[in-house]
Amino acid sequence: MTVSEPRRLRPVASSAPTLRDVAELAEVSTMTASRALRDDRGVSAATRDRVLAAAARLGYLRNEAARNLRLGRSDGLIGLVVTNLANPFYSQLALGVEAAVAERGMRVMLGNSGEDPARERQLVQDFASRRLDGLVVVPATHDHAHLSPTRLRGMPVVLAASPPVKVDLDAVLLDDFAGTWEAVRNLIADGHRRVAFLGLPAASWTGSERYRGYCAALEEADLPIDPQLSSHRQRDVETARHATDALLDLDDPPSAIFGANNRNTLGAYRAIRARAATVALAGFDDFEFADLLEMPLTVVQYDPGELGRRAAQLLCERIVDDPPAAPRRLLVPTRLVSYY
Amino acid sequence: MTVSEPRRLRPVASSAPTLRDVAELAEVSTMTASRALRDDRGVSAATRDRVLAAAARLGYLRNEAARNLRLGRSDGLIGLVVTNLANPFYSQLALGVEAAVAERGMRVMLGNSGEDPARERQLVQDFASRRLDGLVVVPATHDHAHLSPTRLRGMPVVLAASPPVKVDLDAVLLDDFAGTWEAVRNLIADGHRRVAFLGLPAASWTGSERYRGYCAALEEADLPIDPQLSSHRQRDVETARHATDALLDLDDPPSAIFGANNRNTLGAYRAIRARAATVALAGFDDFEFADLLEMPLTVVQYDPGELGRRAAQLLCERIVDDPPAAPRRLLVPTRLVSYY
DNA sequence: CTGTTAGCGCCTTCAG
DNA sequence: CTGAAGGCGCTAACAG
Repeated sequence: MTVSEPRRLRPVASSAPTLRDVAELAEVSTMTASRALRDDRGVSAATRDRVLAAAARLGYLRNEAARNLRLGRSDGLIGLVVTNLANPFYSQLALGVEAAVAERGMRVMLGNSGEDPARERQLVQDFASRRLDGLVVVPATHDHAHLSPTRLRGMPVVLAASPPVKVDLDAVLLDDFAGTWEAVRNLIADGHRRVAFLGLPAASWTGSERYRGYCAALEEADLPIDPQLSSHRQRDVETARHATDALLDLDDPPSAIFGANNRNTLGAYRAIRARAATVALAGFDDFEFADLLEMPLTVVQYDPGELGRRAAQLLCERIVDDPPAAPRRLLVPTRLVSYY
Repeated sequence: MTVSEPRRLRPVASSAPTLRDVAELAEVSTMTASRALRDDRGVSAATRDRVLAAAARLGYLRNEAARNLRLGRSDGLIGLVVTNLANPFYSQLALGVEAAVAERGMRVMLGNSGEDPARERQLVQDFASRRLDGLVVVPATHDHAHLSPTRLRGMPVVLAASPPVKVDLDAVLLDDFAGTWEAVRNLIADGHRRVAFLGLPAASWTGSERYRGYCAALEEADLPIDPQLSSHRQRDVETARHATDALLDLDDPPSAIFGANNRNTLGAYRAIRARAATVALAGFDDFEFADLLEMPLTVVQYDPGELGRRAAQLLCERIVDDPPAAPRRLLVPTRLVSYY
């Protein structure tokens, strides 16, 4: 036997198979292979099947970097920047975004700013560098200059959970005002004349809107807004508890308390339980196991995922409908739920 | 005045400025501009400053697609596939991954499989197409064939919260066995002779490991494993409550109950509270406001973020140290915490 | 229905 | 220290 003549072969593909490898195996041009793999029209069924079979045999995976470079865009990838993924509010929001864009065959790249403005800018810039199709951002601060479309090669941006400041952007917000208004109104309807408010820092949109809702409900009922009954400095459950103790120690204590978020509500609950006071309690934010508390509680409930879905929806409209209308603002509704 | 001769200009850059625009403005070659922007050595300080200034003035953003195509990799982007981001366990895990890779200047692309195997495969393939540097996957099923490195052009994969099946992959797992063992042992040390177990489907790794821990603790104390005291069919709080009722209705009821997850523990809590039974309660999974319950509770606590951080760490080692050692398996420890 | 040509923007290689 | 060529893998635009 003679040694068989070693045929001339391209060096063993040490790296991934390319479109060209697929085309060679299917005995067509790269163009035809490309069309077949994209399911573009104008390829005969027989040819297409040959290409698909070749691709499958080689385990071909399209190189998205090359594709994106050629197309000049990322083709279906959007970015999401949240402040704190460990907070269920934001993780559910993220899931809402994910679900909404997945329905359209798109994907999400996630960034967590940790409420650090510098990190947020870095993430946004990175996303812009990657030529993503758009961004949903939960901003960490009131400074939104870096989110202006002009700074981002026209990449559309939608804000979530916070309204735009000095820049024209779509935004999806929770209806903090109406939710609080409704809940406080409800307490007043139950006969309460002195309703206390455990609030959030007024500098935050959420904080000021919820306080505004509280004030509106009081004004509507011609009740005075007693500064002694509002407190805005609580940072956690424990400080909220202390604030509640102070309220209950007043000469003319409140007969009802509204907590502007679940930390405040829970702090109030503990103070009330500890002294077995008879005070009605309501608050913004539902929480798991709220029905386990040993006293009636009314909460302002909402779906954080809805914020994400709506934001994604607005963004997708901007991405396809070009050029789009003026900045829009969507309010996600809340509803009152009572646990006994 | 004569009409000034229109100089020949490149058409107005309707799209984003490129490296070439920066180079022209800085009056250097694209190569020098590239080096300066990458902070590569071999560029004089003066030249570099000129390039940086030009880039800043143009609002230049590097095109990562072009860069990635040239480099043949994504340069610092990893993928994360989780089953359900709405579950705090996975969102905290995701945050751990994010934090760990962010420390190394890397980024995460997130996918949510919704426990759908088809969607998981799709996500993994998409990530492979994008030439990500690696993947952390929380698998939705026991079928891990599509995660094999050979299927993924050698892209490294690390599993989280579930061990690999028929494929060699690194994995980071919670120490379900030891956590349960310790907790049940603790109940036995308190004098309990009949300890019930509200379990999970035995087909899941977590379910079987926790049950194994329960059995080990009983065996160690020479206590019999009474099948009447184990139940594995609870799907939610309500069914766990029914299962507990059944346990408490036995002729020889348990004096202590261990819930294999917080749904089971909570269902048991409700049943016990409802009939004011005197039964000790312990369970796997901490939960927020666990201290609000009106009876003593001991929980097996752990940090889901640690799973993510460790997984990211293993992955990063695989990405840089090439070729790496054999598959590794890491156990994340748990600790016992009592609430009174 | 299929193929050829050209180039997206960047960086590696090799010369000055 | 700086620059000139060339090509990564893909697809739009134009033939045939």
